[in-house]
Amino acid sequence: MTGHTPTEPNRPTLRQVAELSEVSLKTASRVFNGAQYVAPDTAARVRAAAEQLGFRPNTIARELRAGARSALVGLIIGDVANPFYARIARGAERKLRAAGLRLISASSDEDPSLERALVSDLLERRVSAMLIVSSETDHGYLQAERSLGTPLVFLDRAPHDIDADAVVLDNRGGITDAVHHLLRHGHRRIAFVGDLNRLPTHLERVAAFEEALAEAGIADWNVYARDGAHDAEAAESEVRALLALPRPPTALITANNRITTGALRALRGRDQPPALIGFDDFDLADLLDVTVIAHDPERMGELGVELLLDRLAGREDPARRVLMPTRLLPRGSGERRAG
Amino acid sequence: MTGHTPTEPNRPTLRQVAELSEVSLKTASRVFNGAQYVAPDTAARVRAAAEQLGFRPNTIARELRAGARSALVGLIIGDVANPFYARIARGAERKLRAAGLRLISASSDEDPSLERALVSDLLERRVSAMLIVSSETDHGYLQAERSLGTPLVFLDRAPHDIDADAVVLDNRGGITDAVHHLLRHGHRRIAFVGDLNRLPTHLERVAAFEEALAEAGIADWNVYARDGAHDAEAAESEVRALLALPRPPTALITANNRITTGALRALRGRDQPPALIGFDDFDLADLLDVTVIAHDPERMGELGVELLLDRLAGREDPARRVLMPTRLLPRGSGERRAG
DNA sequence: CGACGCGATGACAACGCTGTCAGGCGGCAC
DNA sequence: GTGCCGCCTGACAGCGTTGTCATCGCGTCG
Repeated sequence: MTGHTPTEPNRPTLRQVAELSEVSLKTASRVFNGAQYVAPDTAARVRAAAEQLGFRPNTIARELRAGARSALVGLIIGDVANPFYARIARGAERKLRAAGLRLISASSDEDPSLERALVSDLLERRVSAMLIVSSETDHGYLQAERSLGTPLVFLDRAPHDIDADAVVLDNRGGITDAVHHLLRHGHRRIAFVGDLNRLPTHLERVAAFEEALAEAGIADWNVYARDGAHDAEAAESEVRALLALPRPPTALITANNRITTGALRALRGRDQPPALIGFDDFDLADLLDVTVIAHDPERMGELGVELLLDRLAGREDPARRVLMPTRLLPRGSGERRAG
Repeated sequence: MTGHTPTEPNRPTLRQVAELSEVSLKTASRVFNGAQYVAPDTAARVRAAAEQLGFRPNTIARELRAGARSALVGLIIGDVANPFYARIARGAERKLRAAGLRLISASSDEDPSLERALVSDLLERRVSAMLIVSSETDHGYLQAERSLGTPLVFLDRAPHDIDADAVVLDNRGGITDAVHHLLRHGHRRIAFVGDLNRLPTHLERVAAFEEALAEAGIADWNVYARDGAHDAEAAESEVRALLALPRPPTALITANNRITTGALRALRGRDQPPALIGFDDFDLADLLDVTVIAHDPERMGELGVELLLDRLAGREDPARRVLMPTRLLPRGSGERRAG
């Protein structure tokens, strides 16, 4: 259908530039590669021809010729429209550009099979390296790539069944801080509204939640623990359900920015709202007086790139795992005392 | 430095697969292209060899061979971390994937010279098409590309000095609605807090603001018109300054999501806040009762892709300009009456 | 039984570019 | 005059892949 012989005005090649300026292909090539040993007027003639034809060097051909991997680095995230991911991308992009590399990112919708397809696609494009926020639970299928030399860095969620670098948050620390904070304000019935339960971040957060409560002598921690709240809507109804219990929780911990949003909607207009601490800082949290467990997604992207650049530079360490700190930011919602 | 002869375990080529499975290069090639006329057991042998070696087809080589443009489509935005842009990217990505294309986006920081560099880079990578939210005022330099056949679609900001497709918002309509809304609520001293004044969107919005006020008999519209508020911080201090005037405005119109955020911070805690209408809807506007001029950035990305696909399919129309509607969403802040 | 068709395979060139190597030419030293 | 060096240029191959064309063996049909 579209496979016909191209009659469209095709983009000029270096060969055409060479012909027009009456030099060899190689000499024209030299002009665009800052090679020494080209006579000034030859160079000028070539440049003029290039200008006239609208020539642009073909990166595809250059990269193939060089045999090198492309200057592209892949990033797989759940969804660019989620500010958490967008900020990771931002940090990564900035740091990569400084190293002369380019980011190509793709959203997986947290769908493992789509994720795999995206990974394949990027690898076939010969990206120099991959950054990945994975929704997959088993990463064995990537081991082959690692041993073939493609640096692979996991962000936010630790890899499983594979030896690869990772940058992860101090999930335990963050949740433990939040629980202690709430306990100090007199809460005993604390709810946890979690994300998809297959995610390692979720598991870590729940585990820390349980431990911190158990340590405080609260054994039935799971009475108020929920998961599977994938988006704000689900979280909102989950929270409504919690608050409708005969003995509702007096405090909530929400496991990420979308869940926090849902919870805020559920709490809206209530005269005795429970305390609330959300994982992830977000844009207008200050105006809404929302206490959060904050961290720095841009920095996560940057650190991921640093790991990756080390590998590209030939570093052969065993896999490293960078732990990023979280910080409790009290803004009001987390300081409400138990009814 | 890194240019040494690769001693690393190199990724296997199709040739190596062919050798291992004792068939010709071409036959191996056929196996990975779903070609008919390959004996089942030959195909199986080739696949086994590929599996064993960890072979992946090389998209770079394929695209070069095909002579076609790459399956990549470029998108230039100001900043992925801004939800407005991130949502455009999301919409574009989804629509492109459905067409078998891939998005590669880059942030320009609204810097025209960086924008040019990014455009060059993407074109040299032979992207099939470009989507661009441009910070540049003159796009003549892209005319050559257009005539060489690269579809070029401008998003949000109309192109200048070039014949290219565009998807833009009904800026006039949105601002006019907002002004009328405020006038109906009794306001006469209405401020406008604008973006960088070189942006066409800004100019359109200011012009509509002026006209609507003039029509209502308010001639000194520019007493409360400000621009250059590039980020939330600048907007915040701009708004503080406005409110400190002897006869402060009783209503504000803020020109985009970041400016609205800044204004909200400036208004925080005031007992007689001015009315506020913000351009762009944003995530928690409902919880903050912020009246906005809403529109659909995902849709903008999608429409841009539709235009681009039409061009790729050979459509030769003169340039089209798609106008996207805006909608005033009353949530409280825009309904406060004049002091 | 010869001609023919079809399934299956392979040799070769080329996509656009650059690294390698091999000149040619002018000037300078001996 | 001869040799050499330094500047400038070009021929050629090959990066990994696939389209084109050719070939070969086997079954079928008249």
